[in-house]
Amino acid sequence: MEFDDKVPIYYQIKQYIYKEIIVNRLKPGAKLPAVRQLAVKLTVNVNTVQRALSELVNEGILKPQRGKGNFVTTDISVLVDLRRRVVEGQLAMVYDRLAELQITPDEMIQYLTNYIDQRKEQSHD
Amino acid sequence: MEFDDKVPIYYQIKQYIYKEIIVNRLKPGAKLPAVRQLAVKLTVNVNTVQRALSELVNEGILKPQRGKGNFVTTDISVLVDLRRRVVEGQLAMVYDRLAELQITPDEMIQYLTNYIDQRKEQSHD
DNA sequence: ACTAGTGTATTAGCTTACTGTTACACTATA
DNA sequence: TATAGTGTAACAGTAAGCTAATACACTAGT
Repeated sequence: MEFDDKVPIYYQIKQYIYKEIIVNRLKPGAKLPAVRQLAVKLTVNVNTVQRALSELVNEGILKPQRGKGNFVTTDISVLVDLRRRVVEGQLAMVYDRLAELQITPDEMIQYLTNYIDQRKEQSHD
Repeated sequence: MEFDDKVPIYYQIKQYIYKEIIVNRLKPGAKLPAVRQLAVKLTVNVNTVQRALSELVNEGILKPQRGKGNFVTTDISVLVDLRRRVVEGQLAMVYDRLAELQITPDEMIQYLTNYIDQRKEQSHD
């Protein structure tokens, strides 16, 4: 996994796990890989993984069991809320940044549509 | 100005100046505030401002003149390119992140449209 | 009981970003 | 020539993130 050195690794790991849960590769109640395994897989230190996980625990997304492992919560409402939170966060970010550039909502839709068309053409190679 | 502590301040200052140029509050050939003034205005150290500016100089966006000040380039093509680069960067970011969440291009447009409608309603208070 | 696998905590570096300070180089103006 | 305003550079100190290593606590299987 590649990290952006402009933002803390533990934070990017957090986002990564968000993603794995949202796309259901980590299902409710599922056991995460051991922290030491994760550290190897992500080529970071155990403490860095631990920091990310502890924040996820505080958010109620992970339920750790001493001696057993970390498990995704089975509280569906928490997970549904997570998805909404993350998606809306992304939308808010573009909206705000493009608005700062004095781009109107209508133009945003237009730009995104065009951009998607470009990507479609590029993938037709 | 408020900074996000997840990303370096000098980097955010860079983005800020990008924005000021793109929305034409800093016009081609215009003189920037003195580094010491900027430092006060942004409540950061002179060196931090300097680091941001030096990168902008390397990108050909600013033209410093010793003893006089920093000036926005008059090379319009550089500025046009800057705008394209920044806008497309934002579009690429949302696209990629939403795609990672297995959201289709059509859904992206739909979501963004809905989000914009929400914002309109909220501003009608 | 023992052992292996797990989460958790602590400590000691290292590096980078930021601050604070001082100094130097150049320009314009009085 | 003196002074104020500018960019630029260098230094020391602080804080945060990351690494490395060790130790402890708990669980499950042998």
